[in-house]
Amino acid sequence: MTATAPRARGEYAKSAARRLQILTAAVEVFSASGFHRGSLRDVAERTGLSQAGVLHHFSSKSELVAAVLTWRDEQAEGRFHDALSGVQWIRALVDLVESNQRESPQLAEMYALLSSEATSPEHPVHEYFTQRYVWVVANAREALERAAQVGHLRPGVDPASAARTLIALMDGLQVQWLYDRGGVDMAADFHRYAQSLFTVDL
Amino acid sequence: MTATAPRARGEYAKSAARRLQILTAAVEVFSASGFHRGSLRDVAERTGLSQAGVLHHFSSKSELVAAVLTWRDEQAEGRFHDALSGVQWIRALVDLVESNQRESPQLAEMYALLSSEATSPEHPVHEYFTQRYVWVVANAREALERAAQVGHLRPGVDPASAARTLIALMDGLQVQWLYDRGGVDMAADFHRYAQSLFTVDL
DNA sequence: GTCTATATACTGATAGAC
DNA sequence: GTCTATCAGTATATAGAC
Repeated sequence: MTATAPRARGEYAKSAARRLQILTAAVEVFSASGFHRGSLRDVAERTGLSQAGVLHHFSSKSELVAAVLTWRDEQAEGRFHDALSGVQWIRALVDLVESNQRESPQLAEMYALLSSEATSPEHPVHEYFTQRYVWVVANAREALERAAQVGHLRPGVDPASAARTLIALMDGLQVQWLYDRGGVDMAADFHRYAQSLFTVDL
Repeated sequence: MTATAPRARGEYAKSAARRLQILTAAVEVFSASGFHRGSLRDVAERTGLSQAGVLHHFSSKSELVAAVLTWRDEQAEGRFHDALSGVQWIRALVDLVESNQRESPQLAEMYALLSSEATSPEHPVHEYFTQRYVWVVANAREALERAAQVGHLRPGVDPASAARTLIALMDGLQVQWLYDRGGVDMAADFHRYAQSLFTVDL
């Protein structure tokens, strides 16, 4: 990505388009096989390139998987805003689970696989997931605390514990869904638990 | 394992002891690296054998990982009995989470990693986990239904959904714990959710 | 920007000596 | 029961032609 010399606009666009093709193929590969088992050759074949061709755009496999996750985050961006009330933030989380299941199951699948794989400290995206869990759990806790301040949290609910539980539920339901895509309705179960935390309708 | 000729008792014991050594080493390797990235050479080194030596006792890597899971199940056996009441069954599940975290975190770690890895249908223990989720969710649901029959389930709790949620929580909390072993108390969060399902103390 | 060819490193599994 | 030696397969990454 780090351009070293000026180029015509057309060349950038062409390169960017190719990078998007590779990222799309990488999601397919990593979602099915994870990082270690998913191969660059497999990504290359789906893109219509050679393996060396892929490495022209992403200098290593590790850089590719990191780019995929960053790209995913950019796509999900804008769904959560600081201006939202606590209840609205949790509703946005429920909506995210629903839309993941319906519109981009493959992306969610990749996320589920990589988040377990990357628990190993040597994994190339270990740091990414470490920070991501800190961030998302903290945001969920703050949303629950805001809800508590306006009396919308059910009495006895501990915001910190409920925040960890909400995120854990997202991950755990995803795994069960991967084993039985017909028999598990992630979004419904997640919504049911989230609703149980509040005194108002989500 | 399949003995073809009679042997002295001592030889069996020696072989069985060696197999246990290998299984213990395999848990270490698979818990840290998963199935695909964990290598037989690594297992062999920890056992003090050569890679070929390991394959004398387990004819393939797939057979080894299957044996590890079976071995784990035998260890956990006896914790759940059909005679238990619904509430007692759920309490046994909470106790299992507590003892996993305290006594055998490595075993739990391996389970968490493999259960995600094996969502891929080609994975050698895919069938094992498919059947395991069916079994464990069904048992949890039946326990909740028994509790409902004696009026111990909180009104409005759906046994099927709560059963999926309980098991999902076990898996999801485990992942968060692997990223932050100091900041997450799996057992406490799990207990808190489980307690919220009942009108009596767990 | 993409290719072919290749260097280098591991992998699981087998053959056969001891 | 354990070893050494080896095979065949696959992987990432690089070098250099076009």
